[in-house]
Amino acid sequence: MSTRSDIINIANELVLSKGYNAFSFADISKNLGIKKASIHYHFPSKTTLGQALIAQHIQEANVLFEKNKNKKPILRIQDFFSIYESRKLAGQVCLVGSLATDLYTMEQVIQDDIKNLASIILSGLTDILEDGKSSGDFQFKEDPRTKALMITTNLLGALQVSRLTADQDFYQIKQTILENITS
Amino acid sequence: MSTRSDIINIANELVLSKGYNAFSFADISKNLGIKKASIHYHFPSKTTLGQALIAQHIQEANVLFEKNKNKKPILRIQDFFSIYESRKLAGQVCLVGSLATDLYTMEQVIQDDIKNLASIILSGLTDILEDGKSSGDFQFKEDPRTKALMITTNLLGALQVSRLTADQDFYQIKQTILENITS
DNA sequence: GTCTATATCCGGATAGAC
DNA sequence: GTCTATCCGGATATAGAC
Repeated sequence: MSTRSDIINIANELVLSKGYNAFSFADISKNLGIKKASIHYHFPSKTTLGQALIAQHIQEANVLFEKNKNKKPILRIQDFFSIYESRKLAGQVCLVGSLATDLYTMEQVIQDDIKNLASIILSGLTDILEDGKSSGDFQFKEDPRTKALMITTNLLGALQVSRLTADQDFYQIKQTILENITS
Repeated sequence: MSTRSDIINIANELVLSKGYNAFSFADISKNLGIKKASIHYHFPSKTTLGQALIAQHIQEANVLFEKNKNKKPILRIQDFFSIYESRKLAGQVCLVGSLATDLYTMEQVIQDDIKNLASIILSGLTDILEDGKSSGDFQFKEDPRTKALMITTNLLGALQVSRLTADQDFYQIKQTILENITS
């Protein structure tokens, strides 16, 4: 689309594959075919690029949670899971996990942004679980926020651990979560 | 004890706090009071230091799983959980999670080592769960390896996510796991 | 075993021409 | 909006004296 969005998309790919501290303006430069200095025209610093990247994830999360508010809880949670599944297919981890391990190496503004993203994801999933429990579509005994914590940490961890054990373990975990709340 | 082990311990602290790519020989130098070049006498490269660090975790994991093989499953799993709890108290994440996000930036030998560590942790926890299920101390319907996957990803994710949401969320997750298998 | 000194490379960032 | 050229700091790593 625009150079600006191209930069964000490449940065996104790199952060989810290799981590925030391992990706450089030179990497983006090679992938995009413009010089390092040109990237600074769009993003004065690595921090501002990182913030734009997180902002895009926040935007996408809000769209995801809003777009099918009236659909059935099972559909909404499958949509949520499909995000993680597409990360797995690309060999990537999720942004929250990637940035959480590097958190204390980043500037405060970016730390705040990533906390904000985590909070949006957690409360969006909490809502889905709450609705599903009320409607009888989901069964679980924990309170919805706690259950949302269990599920997000499972998925986030599954993306990371399955890099080390076996790709199939990711799908095993995803399947087990679903079975546990729908049986 | 020895300079060598001092270096490993400081590196350990730094990797668990800031990540592998964010820590440097200069950081260790400052903390330990010897010059950068002296560190290279003990570890020719960052990779060899990383390998020694992982080897220490493997050693500790083996000790943990061996030392109380004859104790009750509930005690053994509490011992396992206490490792993660001490990480939380120090504001750290677990090594497997920290290195998994950076995995594809590291040399192959180190990737192999970390996979080995993950496998040891997973099978050690699987054994505990298997024994606990047989003895009737634990109740869960998944097969033991799958349950071990669910629990390790919960704990690993809890250390990361609770940096962003609230420290208390870590303990909430830990408690919920325990209640779910012992009720 | 630790030091000083240095090599080499790569990171983010800026100035100014086009 | 992209380029060339350059700066500066920090990274891993090596050589050789003590």
